[in-house]
Amino acid sequence: MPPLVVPRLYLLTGIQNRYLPIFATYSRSRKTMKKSIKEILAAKPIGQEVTVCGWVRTFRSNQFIAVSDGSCMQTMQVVVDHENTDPALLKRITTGSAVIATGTLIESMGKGQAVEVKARTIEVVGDADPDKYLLQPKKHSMEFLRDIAHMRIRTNTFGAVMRIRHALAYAIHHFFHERGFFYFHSPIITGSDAEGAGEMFKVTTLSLENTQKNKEGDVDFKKDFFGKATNLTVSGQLEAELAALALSRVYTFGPTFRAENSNTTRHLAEFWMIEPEVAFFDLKDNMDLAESMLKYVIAFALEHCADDIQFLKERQEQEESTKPQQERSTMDLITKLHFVVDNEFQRLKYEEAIQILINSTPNKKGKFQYPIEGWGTDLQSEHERYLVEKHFQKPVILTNYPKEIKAFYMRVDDDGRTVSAMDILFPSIGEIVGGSQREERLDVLTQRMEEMHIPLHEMDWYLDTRRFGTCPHAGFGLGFERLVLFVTGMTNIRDVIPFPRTPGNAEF
RNA sequence: GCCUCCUUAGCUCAGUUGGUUAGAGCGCCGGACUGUUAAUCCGUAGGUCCAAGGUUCAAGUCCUUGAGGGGGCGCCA
Repeated sequence: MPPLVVPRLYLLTGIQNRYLPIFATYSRSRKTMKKSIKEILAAKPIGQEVTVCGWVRTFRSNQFIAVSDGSCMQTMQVVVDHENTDPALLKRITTGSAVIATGTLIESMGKGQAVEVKARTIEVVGDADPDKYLLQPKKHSMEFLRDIAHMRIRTNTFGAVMRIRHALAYAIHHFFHERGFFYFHSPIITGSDAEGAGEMFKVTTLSLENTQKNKEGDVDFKKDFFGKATNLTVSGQLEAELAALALSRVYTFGPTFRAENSNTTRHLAEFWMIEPEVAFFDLKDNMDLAESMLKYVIAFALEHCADDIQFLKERQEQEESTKPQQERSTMDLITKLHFVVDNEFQRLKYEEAIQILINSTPNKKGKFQYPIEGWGTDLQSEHERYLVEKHFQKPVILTNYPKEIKAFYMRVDDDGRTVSAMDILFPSIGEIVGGSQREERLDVLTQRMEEMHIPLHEMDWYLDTRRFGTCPHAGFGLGFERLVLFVTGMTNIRDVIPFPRTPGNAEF
């Protein structure tokens, strides 16, 4: 029997039926796990005994404990019989302390919650000295919380952001898996310094104080751990291309490092990037994939993180209520997310964008810091913002940029002036996706590399894809934190990753 | 890297033209109350005014330098 027939046999003979129910049953089994607050609130076993494990948010009236376990936005109210409880124990129930409470789940007599736990036993397993514990049941500034990033995960805002972050990551895997993509693990340490995406972090075990030099006076990387100079990856794209030309549909999702001195609310030195790469895809296929993926994952978050998004919506409204009208968002968070899911992204060529910008009011009135000169100039963020936030008022996909301002691997268009690049621009975030159809023609590619001074000999392995069985293919890079930034409505990228790495900051 | 703003109590912030003993809200601590929802009410404590130097009879306030942080721009995802 030829091996290729075997999978079909599984389907036809019903062998799968012997296995699938086992997996289905096993995957549903939660018997060994303690119930989270989210699970208790979902099941609402009124009258039954439940155990709540979590951390005290507030302790009101010496009687009502708001317990959070991070499983969801809501806290569980645990009611203590303070008249029959040791005062020494009550004293230890402070903001931040860890408690295990067991008692009957009853319908709440108060207004703020549907159910509550009438505590039979309560144990403080971890005290939190109220004099030293920094988180108070009040609003803290984002700047202060950044300084205590190890503690800020316990706040409502960061809890919501982290849960949404998880949901988006899960949705991304789900989206690709459903469409037959394989999660491909590109290396984090790379020996290639020609990836063309900016400054890199060096990886070495050589002594920095006493480095051995070779005859030419350069550092002798032959003595280094890998026997050559190595860096942290700035992109998994080139490796993903190798995989796409074998597995057809792949994506990477991993940490990415840029040693650039970028000080903005949109840049991190360590961030997570998703890079799908697909064989036999052209630019239009690529745009369709990116647009449907963004819509899918945002819709997933809207459905599965409704409470968290609602909380962040209200938080944003409160935050903006002190600002002048002009600086406020035109749409609330939920409306904005629905708007992106429900509307087609505006697709237009670079050339068309330039025409719109040339004729725009701010350009005519000299309001742009960088006036539009004409075809060939790179767009600044003020121009992108104008197109997205003023002119079209929805996400924009810009395509076919002049080849001079884009990377070597992008496919040269038939006119010879532009490349099949695409950037997806979102309101307030700017560029969230950057991608292209790749140059699959060996001669055109090597010529472009020579023009842009890319060392060909170091890229031999990459060029082999074009030497053997080359084919049209395309892909893009999605900045994960920028996506989280958009979906949460946060304003600084440092607040959507647990421990941000930026110039001058690598705490925790 | 460039521009700009900021740094005062545990947190958020006032502090007038340079002028007596630097204030408030929240939190903490003590007390009262006890079906609360960032509980409420009363009271106490809490300060290297970022650091160093300078101007001045006098500096939280003005000047110089440095450190840390926010925002904008560039580079990008």
